[in-house]
Amino acid sequence: MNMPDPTPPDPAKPAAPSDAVAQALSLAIHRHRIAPGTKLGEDELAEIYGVSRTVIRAALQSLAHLRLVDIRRNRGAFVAQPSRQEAREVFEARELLEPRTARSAAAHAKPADIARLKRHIADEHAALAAADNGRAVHLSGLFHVEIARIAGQGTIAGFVETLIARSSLIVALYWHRESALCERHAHDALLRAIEQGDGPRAEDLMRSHLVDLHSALDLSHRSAPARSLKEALET
Amino acid sequence: MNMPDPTPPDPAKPAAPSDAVAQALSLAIHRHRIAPGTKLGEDELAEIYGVSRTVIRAALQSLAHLRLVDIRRNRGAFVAQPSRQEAREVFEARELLEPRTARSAAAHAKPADIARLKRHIADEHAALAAADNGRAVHLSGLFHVEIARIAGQGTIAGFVETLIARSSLIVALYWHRESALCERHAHDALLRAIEQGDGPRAEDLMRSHLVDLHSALDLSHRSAPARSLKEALET
DNA sequence: GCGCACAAGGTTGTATACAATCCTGCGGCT
DNA sequence: AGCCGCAGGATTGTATACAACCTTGTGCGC
Repeated sequence: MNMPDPTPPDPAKPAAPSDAVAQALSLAIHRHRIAPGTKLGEDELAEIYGVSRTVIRAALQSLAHLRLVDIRRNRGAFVAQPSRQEAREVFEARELLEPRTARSAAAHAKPADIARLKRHIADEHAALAAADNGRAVHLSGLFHVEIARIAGQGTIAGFVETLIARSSLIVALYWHRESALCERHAHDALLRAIEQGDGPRAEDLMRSHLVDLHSALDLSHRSAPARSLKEALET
Repeated sequence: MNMPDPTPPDPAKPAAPSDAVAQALSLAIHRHRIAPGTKLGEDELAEIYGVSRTVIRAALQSLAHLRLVDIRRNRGAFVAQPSRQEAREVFEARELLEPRTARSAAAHAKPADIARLKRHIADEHAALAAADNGRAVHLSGLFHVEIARIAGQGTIAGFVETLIARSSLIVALYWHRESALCERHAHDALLRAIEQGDGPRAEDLMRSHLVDLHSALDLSHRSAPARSLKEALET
């Protein structure tokens, strides 16, 4: 007699349309297909995705909670533009949380987890080779989220997820350095440490990786955002 | 010539109805006026607050993002019932974040902040004296949020806020020990350390305070939830 | 020419109506 | 008796209609 699983698999449950829209928008933002500051009109989105404004509003509210979009009452929703102060805060928070999750991930990682991380890194390399910068940034973020997930701390993983979502915007606004090579080696090294179960090393690598990223941001001037929307979303 | 404040006071801006509803519900949950597991029917709430279901749905979605309520597709919204595993995670996360914020708060606290904290503690004592346990738990949580705010790390403060919201549910479900006196002294001592700008001491006090709280939880059996709703909300 | 008041258009906020799904209770079958 | 299947009612999900607000452009007055 075993207790029933409180959350059974439910494999064939149709996902909510609002979640689908939110994920589509989220992806577009993460891949830098929509610039920070872009207005997300409700009618426009409703037309694009073929659903009613009700669904669009739910999706936008969801993204607003992740701080990916900024909803101003009676004004509309805009892709968020984190300030320099917010950018600092986000990276400080990451530097506080992620080294810990990396250590924990090294302790808990199962072979399947390692395999997934390896696939991620392969995808990253492919995106870099194709010079698809938006996709590379997106995958790089997913790598961090995956590590937090493996750490078995769902709560903290959720926080990391929102931090990385915002990091994507921050990179879009303030990234300066050209080479993303540092990332590549950093992620490789992290994976090795986790694979070997070397927690302290994973923690150190994560910390220095984040410091690298943080220092690669240019907080003195802001790049130009804003462009059309429908164009950015189709295909 | 001074830069305009990016977020001006806006004193006379009418708050969104959905936010008002969300806050009212949040308060009721925090004060343990609605038990975990209670169903929150949309029509019922719409009637109670005199708004349409549209507004209620927005409020519920907002609370769902804070993990205060659990929305199951086509089933409805229920006050969340964190599992023991989630309870552990929440307190582990708090033990990671809050000591840091306490130290930072000690470094940044201004006289006005100290005064606000003192008022909070006075309110707490009053609630305890009136044997209003729900209110005492709520105020105790606000004290922690206030400290995170003072630390000047809005991002982390936001995380702490959600963690404390969930802590309130966890306390409702798993609290065992009778005396809340520990809290009282702990908060007093924390305030003194912050007032004196003694960061390391504030950090230590916060850590041990959280460990105390964590160890006061009973993770072996769950208390009985569920009761009516309208009754719990009126007055 | 510059600035302000006001109207028109457009977008968001809210309410309501309809559709889809789930839960409950009853009836029949094994 | 116990279990399965099936309506009926109720609740949630989605779409649409209306109201409130903001934005923009025009024209008058200074």
